[in-house]
Amino acid sequence: MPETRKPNPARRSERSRQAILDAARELISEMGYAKVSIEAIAARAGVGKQTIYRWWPSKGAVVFDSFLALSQDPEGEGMALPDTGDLEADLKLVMRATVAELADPAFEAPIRALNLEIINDPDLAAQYREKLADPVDEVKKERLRSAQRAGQLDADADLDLVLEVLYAPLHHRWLHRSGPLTAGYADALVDATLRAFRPAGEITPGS
Amino acid sequence: MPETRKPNPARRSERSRQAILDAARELISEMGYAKVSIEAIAARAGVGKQTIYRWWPSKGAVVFDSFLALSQDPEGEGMALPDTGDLEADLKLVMRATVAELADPAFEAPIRALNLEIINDPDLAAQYREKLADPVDEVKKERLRSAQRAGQLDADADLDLVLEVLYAPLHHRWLHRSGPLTAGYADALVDATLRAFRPAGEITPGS
Amino acid sequence: MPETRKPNPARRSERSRQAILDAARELISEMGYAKVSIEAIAARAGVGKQTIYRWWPSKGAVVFDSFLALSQDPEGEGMALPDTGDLEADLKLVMRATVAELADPAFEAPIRALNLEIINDPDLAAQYREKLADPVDEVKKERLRSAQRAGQLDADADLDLVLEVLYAPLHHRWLHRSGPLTAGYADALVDATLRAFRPAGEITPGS
Amino acid sequence: MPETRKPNPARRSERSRQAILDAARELISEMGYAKVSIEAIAARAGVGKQTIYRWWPSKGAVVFDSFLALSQDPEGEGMALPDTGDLEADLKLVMRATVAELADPAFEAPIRALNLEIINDPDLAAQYREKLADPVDEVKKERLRSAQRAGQLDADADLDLVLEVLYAPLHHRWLHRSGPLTAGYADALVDATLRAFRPAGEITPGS
DNA sequence: GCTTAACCGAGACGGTACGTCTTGTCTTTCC
DNA sequence: GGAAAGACAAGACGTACCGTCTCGGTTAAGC
Repeated sequence: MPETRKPNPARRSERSRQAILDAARELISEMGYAKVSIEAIAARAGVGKQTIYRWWPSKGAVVFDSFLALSQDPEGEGMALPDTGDLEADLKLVMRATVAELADPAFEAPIRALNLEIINDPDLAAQYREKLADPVDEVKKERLRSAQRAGQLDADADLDLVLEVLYAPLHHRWLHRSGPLTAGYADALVDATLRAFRPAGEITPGS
Repeated sequence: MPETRKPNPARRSERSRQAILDAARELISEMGYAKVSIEAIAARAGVGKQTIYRWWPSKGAVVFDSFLALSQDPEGEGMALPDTGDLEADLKLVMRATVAELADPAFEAPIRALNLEIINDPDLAAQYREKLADPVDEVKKERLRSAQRAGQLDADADLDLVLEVLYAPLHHRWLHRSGPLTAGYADALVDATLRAFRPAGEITPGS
Repeated sequence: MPETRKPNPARRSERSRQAILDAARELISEMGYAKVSIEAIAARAGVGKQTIYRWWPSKGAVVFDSFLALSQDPEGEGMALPDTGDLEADLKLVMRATVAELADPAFEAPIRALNLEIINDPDLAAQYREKLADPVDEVKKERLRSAQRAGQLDADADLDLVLEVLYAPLHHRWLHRSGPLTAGYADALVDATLRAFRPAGEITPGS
Repeated sequence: MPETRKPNPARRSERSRQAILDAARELISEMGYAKVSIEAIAARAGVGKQTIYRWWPSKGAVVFDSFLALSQDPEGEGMALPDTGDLEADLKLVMRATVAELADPAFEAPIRALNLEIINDPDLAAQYREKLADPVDEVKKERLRSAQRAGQLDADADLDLVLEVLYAPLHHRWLHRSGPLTAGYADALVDATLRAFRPAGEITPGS
């Protein structure tokens, strides 16, 4: 058995781990993902390079973990979408917030970096879905199920598909910079999605 | 004025240009975008590095051009989507073909490489839209306008939005590997899009 | 007083000490002094690195001790040069043996390693003279004193000088690989030395 | 054919070569051979590391070349030992100068460094003999031949052996720090050597 | 016989240097 | 004057060791 020597996680220095993740996040904000080197992360964190190589397989993995750590800083639970009973209003609120977040230049570099990693590395993509995307999607689906029970959404709709129709155009337009991200665009996506997954039997009110 | 010396395009060696673009495409297929270096491209093309630096500002630009060259190999015109009069059937045909293309492992590496470049570099993104995306989208929109005239699509629909709702979910799912790409998925996207942009006044047939 | 904590020699593990010295000797034979690391010695000896650092100040000291241990394996006494009454014959015997030893490739790496250490580190050089060179030289000088009493060597000769004239050329030629080490060469050195330190008043027999 | 790519010597930058050799010499004087790293040499010389690795196989080779360059700075010819007709006086003069040189602490570190390299690396040893030792020895042998013609040295003596008997003890004592290096010691070595290689037939004058 | 200090193996740590690879510039030589 | 060839300064890569520093486990003194 080849069995590459594995480090003993029990001995891992929590102080170093935190310093590395912090340094990674700082450097990405400061100079952009592509220009960040592992050497720079180690230097900024006051850590030997080997300590990074010991615990992470690649720069991407470090960067990914640094995002993960951010998202899980709070207790991680209790997140929920607003549920006023008016699905359209609630979704527009959330989509407009998402649009605003993506338009914030402070988020620009890190989120693009995260997307680059995910596109490149199937392992990180899987981890991303499991640790970040799926939990968030579950919260959104919960709101959609509530809407299904309230008769505001087709009870047979595939909720994964609903979320994709709702979010993918926004994400794609942001990623490719192929159009403006405005509140009106957010609203239009919500409208289109609700038309597509309106409960069966309703009279079409026109687009 | 410092005025960085600019090369005279008239003197450009067509032989070298082709060799470089070919080498770039080959190497990306063989070893993936991230592992391709300008040195390797130059060596494979039998070209001095300076010849690459003289005509392209970055590796991304070379790679991008190598794709551009591919897409424009044919006369570049006359491309048109099928128009049998049945929008749903025509779209499903096209979407199923797109799904099949994305699932082809031979396309995997190069298309991901292209997407990486576009995400990273706003200039390339603009060039991409202008040279590759917009012409293709125009062809698609032409089919949609035909459908609008035939009363199969809401005459007031924003065709850019229609295309996004139709394609972005597919593209996103492929990019993030967040779900299977099947013919059924292609059909579901067409169905959802047609429901969302159905002409006003129609009776909902159910999802 | 800061007083760096000193280890208690009474607690020293004899098993570890032996394993370390053995590992050091083995590794030097296998890969040459320069390529042997303390980590490798520790790993081969099945010992923690700290156990080496606790008892030796440097790699050189370990290596030196490993040689020392070798030379002192026997009871360490009773060594004596042959004394047949014929100084020339006795010296030629010993010198030819020395030549043979130096020509043995198995001795090559370790003895060079030892010389490197001695040249580099005055402390080790002093220890070397005290523990290894001086006792051996004393044995040789005893034979020379016997020759002086027998009138075969100048009674006033500086025996340290005699030994240097006898051995240094051989050692130098080996160290610098500046010439062949043969039995004839050994004889020539003995002849030259005896001519240089022949008792006063003798008739020169020619070289 | 494996054929490791070889750099083209015609393109070699003389400026870089000199800067590297100078930096190497300076650093060895300042911090001792063992503590000098290739990185430090490159940094001091204002040169990329690759430029060193391109032209020298090892640190030892750089250091060796830096000595070589020193010794060949002058026209390299015309060196000759004094020849007053009195061999003993001439040799004592030269040997006392050698003793003084070895005792000079400024020479200590670099010459020890050079010896370490030679002992370790047969290739460098061969180069050392060819480029440095042999030419110097030839000058010395020329003086000895003059003495042979003058009847002050055995005409049949092996001059290589004479030089070894004369110099090796001194070199060995310095290298191993096994005794004081004094003018008296220099004289004693000359005396012993002359006794050993006195022309045949002479009456022994006593030691 | 119980406690306790020290040694032990193991190996993570902050570092330094290694030797290799690539970048983008510069220079030389050929066509 | 464009192009091949490739040396150059710069600096990141991932690896190997350095010498120090915990960790538990295990002896062996000293009570």
